[in-house]
Amino acid sequence: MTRTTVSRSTPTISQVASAAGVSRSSVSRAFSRPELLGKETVERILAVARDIGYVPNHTARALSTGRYSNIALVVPDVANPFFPPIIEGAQAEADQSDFCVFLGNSGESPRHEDALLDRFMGQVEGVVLVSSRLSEARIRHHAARKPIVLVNRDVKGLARVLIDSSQGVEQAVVHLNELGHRRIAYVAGPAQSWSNRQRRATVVRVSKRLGLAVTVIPTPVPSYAAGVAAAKQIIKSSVTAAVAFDDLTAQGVMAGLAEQGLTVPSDMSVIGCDDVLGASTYPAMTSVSSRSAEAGKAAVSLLLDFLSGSSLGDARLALDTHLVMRQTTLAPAT
Amino acid sequence: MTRTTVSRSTPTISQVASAAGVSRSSVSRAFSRPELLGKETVERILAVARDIGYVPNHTARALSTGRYSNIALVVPDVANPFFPPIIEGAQAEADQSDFCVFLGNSGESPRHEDALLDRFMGQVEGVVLVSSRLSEARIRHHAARKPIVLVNRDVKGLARVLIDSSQGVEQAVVHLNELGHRRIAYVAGPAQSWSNRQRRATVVRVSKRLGLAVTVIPTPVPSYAAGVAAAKQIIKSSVTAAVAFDDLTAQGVMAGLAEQGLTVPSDMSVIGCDDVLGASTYPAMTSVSSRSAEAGKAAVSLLLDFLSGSSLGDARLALDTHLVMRQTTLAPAT
DNA sequence: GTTATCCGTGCAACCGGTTGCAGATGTGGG
DNA sequence: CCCACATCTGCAACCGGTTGCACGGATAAC
Repeated sequence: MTRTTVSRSTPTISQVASAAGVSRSSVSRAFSRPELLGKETVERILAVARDIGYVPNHTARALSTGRYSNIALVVPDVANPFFPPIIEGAQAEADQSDFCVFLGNSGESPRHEDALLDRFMGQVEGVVLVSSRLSEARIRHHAARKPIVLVNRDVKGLARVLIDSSQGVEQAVVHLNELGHRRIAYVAGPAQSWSNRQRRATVVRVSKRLGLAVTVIPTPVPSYAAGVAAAKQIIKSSVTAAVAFDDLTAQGVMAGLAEQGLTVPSDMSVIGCDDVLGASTYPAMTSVSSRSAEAGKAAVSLLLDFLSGSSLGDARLALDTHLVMRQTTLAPAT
Repeated sequence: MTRTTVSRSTPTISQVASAAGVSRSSVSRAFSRPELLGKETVERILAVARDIGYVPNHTARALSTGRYSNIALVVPDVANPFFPPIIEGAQAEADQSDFCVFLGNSGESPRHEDALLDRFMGQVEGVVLVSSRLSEARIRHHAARKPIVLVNRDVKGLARVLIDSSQGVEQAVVHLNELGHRRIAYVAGPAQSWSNRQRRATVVRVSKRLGLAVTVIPTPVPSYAAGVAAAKQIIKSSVTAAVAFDDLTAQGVMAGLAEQGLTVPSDMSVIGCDDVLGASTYPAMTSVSSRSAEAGKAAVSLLLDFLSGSSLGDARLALDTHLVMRQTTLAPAT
């Protein structure tokens, strides 16, 4: 078990103590509560520590204080472009407070999500659960052990930040109406998804208000392929515009339409949601922006606030959205 | 500082011990080395533990053993679609060994990358550095404290896994040649990037061998916008096909060409690299697949092997790539 | 000059596990 | 029947910090 040591011996607090001629407590205080020590004592200790190359052992500190300075962030699928911005936002906020973040990738599996949480629980102060696939009961179970903030999941009594697409989707429908569209389609996402229910309801509600006819096209799971398949039904339903559950589906719709000889936006307008592909496609897609990075940031901020004792822990933060107009919408032909 | 406690008292090993009528050591062994204990003793302890809801404290264990079962994974930018697959692969491999992974997002900043590493070092057994923006000296500095595996960075003496695009890019050029293209362009990436140098060299080398004329179009930073800008030069250089440094740039090129009234693939063939957008665009893009997930997986695997004492730690693993043909290439018009 | 107060530091217990060593018990061989 | 040996379990020290408490000296108040 030699493990090819490189010189991997970290100096401990005791070594600093004896080198500086003080007790271990003083060294500890020099780092964590210097105001309790004499000014020059602190300086001397710090100097010695620097010489030796001492750096406080995070783990030991965590063990005795219970302050881990770690949080866990669990997402269903890192590779789904919806999540990276959330991760990025969360990271940035954690960095501000010198917190480290564990990332968990549940692979859309509740069982795996559970396992990850169990593994993390022992070394974090709190958890951010993004689009959790867990049952409400399991979420509550975990929330009983550590502070949890939910993103895109609405469980009463728990802290949560929700991306509220209703405004953005409303703008989308209004936009289509103003362009002159009278019959539109909504290409739905997963039936049990909170976001999907909200988006669908908004499309229907606003359309009704404006007197537009709406066709809902169901989709088992949101994906490029689902979008391609949906395109045929879109054509059949003789609408002139479509709003899709997410950008990936929208992109699939565009491909499917093209296969049938229709081009976007001249023959059909298409609007996506989440704005994750946005500027990286051609034609650049009009989409409802989700501000996901802010959601991640807000979630961590909420968690950290709670840990430092301020907030109450059952906050419900709704982030608004808006339509980003690009090049996939146009007035209907004729 | 009441912190609204929820009942957040984790049972300790001592509680299990007294509840089961054994010593703390036995409880410890029941979990970590059950073969040292009598069969029914283990069962009894485990049963009691389950009742009480005991779960070994990760941190305490790490402190006394030095085995943290944590690794750090640092990437330049989570939101860049090239990285999530790597993260995913790394995660999956770590999961297999019950390792937790800290994720660090350096934001392309070497200073930040340094800071993250310092913060992680105290609680991980090793580090995977993806496309590190650090100087070689800094990397070596960190490598002296903990085992490090590099991804997409070639530093002698350190373990590294490299995505070797030469084969895939060669296939791309050969493919274009077979379609009948005689003049092609390479839209370059960052000059200092190892990947870019390799890709560019391959395009030039293979073109020369096949007798194709090659125009290299420089780009400050790879992005959609850079691709759009490059499109004009592509047209000016009267080539019939272009290979781009990455998919994002390729997508920009396609948009730029469209702005000028050219459509892909009938007027111009375009090939991307990394295959991150691949199937989610229209037309579906022909691209050189990077197998990034495997790179992440391999890096963690290498690290874990090293930690368990087997490998030597200066491995150099090159992952090959291949062309994925989709719909953005065609024989040149006339 | 004596006593109350404050400041700076050290002692020792503690966080929750792990592990080398030794003692207790039981089994088989001579 | 006794001894050697294997098996199971407990004792106590240790991992590297933190922190309540007490103590000694200096300063201020009287």
